[in-house]
Amino acid sequence: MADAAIIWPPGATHEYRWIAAARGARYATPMTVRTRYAPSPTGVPHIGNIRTALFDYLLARKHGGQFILRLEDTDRARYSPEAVDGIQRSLAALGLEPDEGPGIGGPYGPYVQSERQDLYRAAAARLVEQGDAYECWCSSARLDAVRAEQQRLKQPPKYDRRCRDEAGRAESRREAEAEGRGPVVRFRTPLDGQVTLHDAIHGDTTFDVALLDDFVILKSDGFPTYHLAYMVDDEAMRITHVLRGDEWIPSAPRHLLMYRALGIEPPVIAHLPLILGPDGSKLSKRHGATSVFEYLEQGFLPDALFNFLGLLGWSLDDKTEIISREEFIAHFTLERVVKSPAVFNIDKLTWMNGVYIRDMDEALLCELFAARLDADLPPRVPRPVDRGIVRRTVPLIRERVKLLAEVAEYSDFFFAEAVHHNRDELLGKAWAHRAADAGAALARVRASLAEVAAWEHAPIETTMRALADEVGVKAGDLFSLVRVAVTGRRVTPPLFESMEILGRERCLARIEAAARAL
RNA sequence: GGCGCCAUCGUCUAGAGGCCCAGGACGCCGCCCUUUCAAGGCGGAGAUCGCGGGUUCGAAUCCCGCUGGCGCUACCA
Repeated sequence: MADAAIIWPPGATHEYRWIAAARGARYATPMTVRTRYAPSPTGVPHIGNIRTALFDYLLARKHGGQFILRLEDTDRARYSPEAVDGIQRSLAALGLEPDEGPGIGGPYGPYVQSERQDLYRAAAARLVEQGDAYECWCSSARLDAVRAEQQRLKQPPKYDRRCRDEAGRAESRREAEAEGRGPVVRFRTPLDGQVTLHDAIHGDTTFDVALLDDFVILKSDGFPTYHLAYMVDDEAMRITHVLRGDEWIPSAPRHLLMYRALGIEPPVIAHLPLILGPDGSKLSKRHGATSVFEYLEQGFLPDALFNFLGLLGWSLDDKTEIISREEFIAHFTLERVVKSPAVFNIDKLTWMNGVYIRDMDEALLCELFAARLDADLPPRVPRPVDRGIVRRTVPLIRERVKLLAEVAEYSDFFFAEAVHHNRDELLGKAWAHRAADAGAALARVRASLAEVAAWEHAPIETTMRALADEVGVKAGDLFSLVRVAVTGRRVTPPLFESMEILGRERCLARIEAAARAL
């Protein structure tokens, strides 16, 4: 009898084997781990989704299995073609290359749900035939009314099961056909019993089936809902581990019932902790930047993002923060995924990005900086930006920059012919009340610098220090005056190295211009 | 409202009965280095392990209750 109490799984041995596998324990039957990232192309990929993709990727790589991309485009109303591209580009940007997927191919394609409708219809038909699902002809207007009434009565909103039995369905169908409406297919949820979810991260949770309603598995447009589509595909694609956000836990009991009705052995299921915004609620657009692209544009490095995201809900041990891709793959286990949600801490990401910038291969960093400068420097600067200068300045500014977006402000003066001098900034605190002295000092600096034999930072520094003594000012005060004169800024890379790169001509010209600006 | 998940410094986390009157990291505050800013070094503040009961010689770690936060509650995923 279909509606009798159900204890799932009947004999739990098999699930435990899979959980053991998920936890990295030894298991008797060798199996290939196959994970999938299955976003719906409705918008820009979100940081939380990418973190799920990352864990999917890590788990598959860890076990030498496959990481699959599948597009869940069953919601034709929210479908966005650009989103498809965004999904693939965001994965590529972080180096999470799927082994199978749309545009990649693979033995279990197609990897787009809209191209697999036969499978879902067949599954739905089978369920109807078995008596585990039925056609529902109720209008959405009626459904809304039912829901509204239930809410008014402070009852949990559930489908009232009008079409569950023959009589109601026939009546409902007559109305629908008169209005030219088609049916949906609903799952015939047992009226009571319980199901237990064995979650690789959360452990066991038992749900009361009586609280569930008869949910839709096939929509009136013929497309399946997530509940049907994902498991049909996971089964067909031999997915072994399902990783998804914690927000899916409430629908897990439905899925357990469905697996059973379809005769599918459930995969390992792991619900990942949510990523929260600063206010503690689920991360969303209103928290600001949530797409990987926004972070990339700001100048966060893919490797830093990878590292940071990998540590959102997982840790290697009690002290390791900087972890390479290879180490992540070698050590990742679901067992070490935490249960509690994590606030996305951009300050820490920023710090980490600085670490990656400082540790990066210099030639690579040069290219990054150069590309950034090509994009960010004012149009007056000829393109492509002088690679020779970039190469010489990289060692100076990589120590100072945490975001690629900051590169231009640290190095624009290297590329400009002249710089703008603001009188107050030039004088600063040290010279504020003696502009004339500052002018005189600049003149003497210019004269001395003209005499420096070799235009290198060491002799330049020696000369300037000596001059500070002669003039009777603190070296630091003189340097900061010259710094602003030469660079137009108060905060810059080391002065003498910068001057060396700038060349004598431009330095002298700028010092002269600065003196005039006083 | 119902159901569920979660609960260690502001934040990310370590911790699977004694090694913890709780460790690391970001951030914050000092000091050092120093031509600015960074980086780096050193040090500091910061958690009565949400609260209350148990169990135990002993609990952040086990059990129960409570509270709080969050999530779900669609022909969206």
